[in-house]
Amino acid sequence: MSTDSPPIEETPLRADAARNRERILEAADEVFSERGADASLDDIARRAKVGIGTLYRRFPTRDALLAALCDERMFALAANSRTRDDTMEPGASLRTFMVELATHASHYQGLAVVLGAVLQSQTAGCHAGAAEGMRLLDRAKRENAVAMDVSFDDLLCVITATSLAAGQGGPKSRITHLIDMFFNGIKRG
Amino acid sequence: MSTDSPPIEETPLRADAARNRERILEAADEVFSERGADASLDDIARRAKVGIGTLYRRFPTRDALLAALCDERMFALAANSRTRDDTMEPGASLRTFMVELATHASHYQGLAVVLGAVLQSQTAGCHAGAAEGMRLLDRAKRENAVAMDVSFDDLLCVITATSLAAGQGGPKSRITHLIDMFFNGIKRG
DNA sequence: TAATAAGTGGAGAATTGCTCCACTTACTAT
DNA sequence: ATAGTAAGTGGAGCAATTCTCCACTTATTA
Repeated sequence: MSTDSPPIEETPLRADAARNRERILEAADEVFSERGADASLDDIARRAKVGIGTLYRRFPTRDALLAALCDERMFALAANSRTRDDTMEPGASLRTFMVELATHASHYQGLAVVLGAVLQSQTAGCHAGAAEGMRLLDRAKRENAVAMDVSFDDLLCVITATSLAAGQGGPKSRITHLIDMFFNGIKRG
Repeated sequence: MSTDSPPIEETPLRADAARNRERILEAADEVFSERGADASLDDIARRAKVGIGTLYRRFPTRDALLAALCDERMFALAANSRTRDDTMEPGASLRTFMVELATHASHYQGLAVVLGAVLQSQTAGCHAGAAEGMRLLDRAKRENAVAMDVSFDDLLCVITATSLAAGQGGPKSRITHLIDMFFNGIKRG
């Protein structure tokens, strides 16, 4: 719930600080990829050749760092979805979005657990991603493609579960399988 | 996958050791309830008035301690299910079991994340619980109450997500809502 | 009532998170 | 150019935590 303060003003970084910020993000991507989303922040600072204090100054929490890393990708995700949506059934469109988001959320081991927190951080990309998800859900409900009592949180919950399962070593097809089950239900007869 | 070595032989504990084991379990239940499943093990040892070495000797890992705590409850869960199952449709029976398991898994904050690991530990109760779940799923498939391509891991995944969502402060009704969605599917039209 | 196997506790090493502040450096106004 | 200053930096250091190791203690048994 609750996302209506879109653009957060930021005083522009000094040139050296911007450079360091980029270095930290690169190092963080490497280290998180190798060791998972709960890797040591000291490792990241060391690999970026930056003091640990600098890392904390720029990213006060681990979630802030993860959110910054997700930002670009989430932007792309939302953009893809918007173009795709023109030529797709609302249900299928929502389903595709969920698969993509779940795939993203299993990019680092352990990212899924904090996905909710990351999505609520007010970076532009995360904001765009969440907004797009809500838009798709609304449209699907309006056109009677999904049940009315489904909330965005419910979707997020399923996405988290899916990423969690995929992250624990299962094959990639597991993601679509789980999300399909969620769309179609497992009950028969 | 993989559970066919049921009864693990244990050489009986010395009287004082058994007493300490019980003290540790009581303290662990208190501390985990207050501070979540990732609380400090030192705190637990201190509350149990036992050295930290004693705790580690009895429970080599955090998961082992959690598994021991889950043991009794899982036993009860499996027993309840078995008696209930006589008078219930297979689909409804499975659904009820999942709601109960998810409720249990949100008993401590953060327990859900390690539920899979805990269930695979070979304590008698966890073994009984997992076995019962598999039995229910098999029967439901055999009587054509749920789809054939649903695995026990899939159920566990949904249960984990559900507990995760419930544990993060949502109301208890969330559990049944999520599991119902999973049974019925969200697609309409 | 020895003998001994089982059990105990806690010091301490290793790791990590995070803060604080004395120093350094890029920007800008003149 | 350059002086003034706000922004930025790095890493020492404290606190919390996990986990091991082993000299000591105690229940059990023959």
